[in-house]
Amino acid sequence: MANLEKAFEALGDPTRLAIFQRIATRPHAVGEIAGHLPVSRPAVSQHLRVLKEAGLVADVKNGTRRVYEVRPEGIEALRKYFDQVWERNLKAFQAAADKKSREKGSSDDRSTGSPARKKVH
Amino acid sequence: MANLEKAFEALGDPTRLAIFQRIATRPHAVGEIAGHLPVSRPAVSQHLRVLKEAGLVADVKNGTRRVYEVRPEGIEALRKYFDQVWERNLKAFQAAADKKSREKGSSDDRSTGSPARKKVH
DNA sequence: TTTCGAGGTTAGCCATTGCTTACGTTAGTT
DNA sequence: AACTAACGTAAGCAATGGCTAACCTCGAAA
Repeated sequence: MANLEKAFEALGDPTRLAIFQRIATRPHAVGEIAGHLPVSRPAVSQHLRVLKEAGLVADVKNGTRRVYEVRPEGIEALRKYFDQVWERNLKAFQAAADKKSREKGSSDDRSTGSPARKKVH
Repeated sequence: MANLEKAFEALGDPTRLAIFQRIATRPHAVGEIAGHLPVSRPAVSQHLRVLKEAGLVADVKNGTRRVYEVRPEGIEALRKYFDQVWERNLKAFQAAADKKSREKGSSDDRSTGSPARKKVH
């Protein structure tokens, strides 16, 4: 889960997201990526390091070149996460569709210490 | 797709991700969220604005309070995206499993203008 | 109507971070 | 061995961005 945070931080930068998108279509070498972006090659290198440390990509040496490809495990983690969120909120919507009948205030955890809410009754 | 970028930028900040995670479990008011985080309430407000503009959450007014909840459409977009990436790379792996037989160099688009790669032959 | 609670907004500060330039490294090529 | 292509790394800089403090708005209670 701590890895999820790093994954989002990695994809949070527009340039890094663009790099990831490109790699997601097919494996790429560093120079190829830099050639299609308005930043220098070292910049791409640094971005790739972040993506790698987040577990989203992996590199394979091929001669003097380094080919980067997506790491399936990283994608799986994100996929599963949004599946969870989706399903959890799907239930919430079904439950909300059932409402109308009961309007019990439900335990309301408040941190500001304000007085208990009176029911609208 | 331009919205995807904003979504990732939104979830890229650790505090904002924490806020989103909390809302993802159940709808929350602003004060509740701030009470569980080491940041001030205005900070939470600003984060919520970003999440809202990214289409990830929506707010519902309830008296003087504002309850934030997840926006299904935003989740769906992210879910679909990773499904695509996953499936595309799944095929790539199956294709890689088939390899071994043919090792034609495949057209290699290079940007650095280096001489054409000689096949290892 | 006055008071209070909950939340959004702004200005400004400071830490983060993305980018470039320069350098070091490795592996092919001649 | 010398040369070169392809990367990674470090330092330094400028801009982005997150946080707080102070202020303003709105709705509900007294």
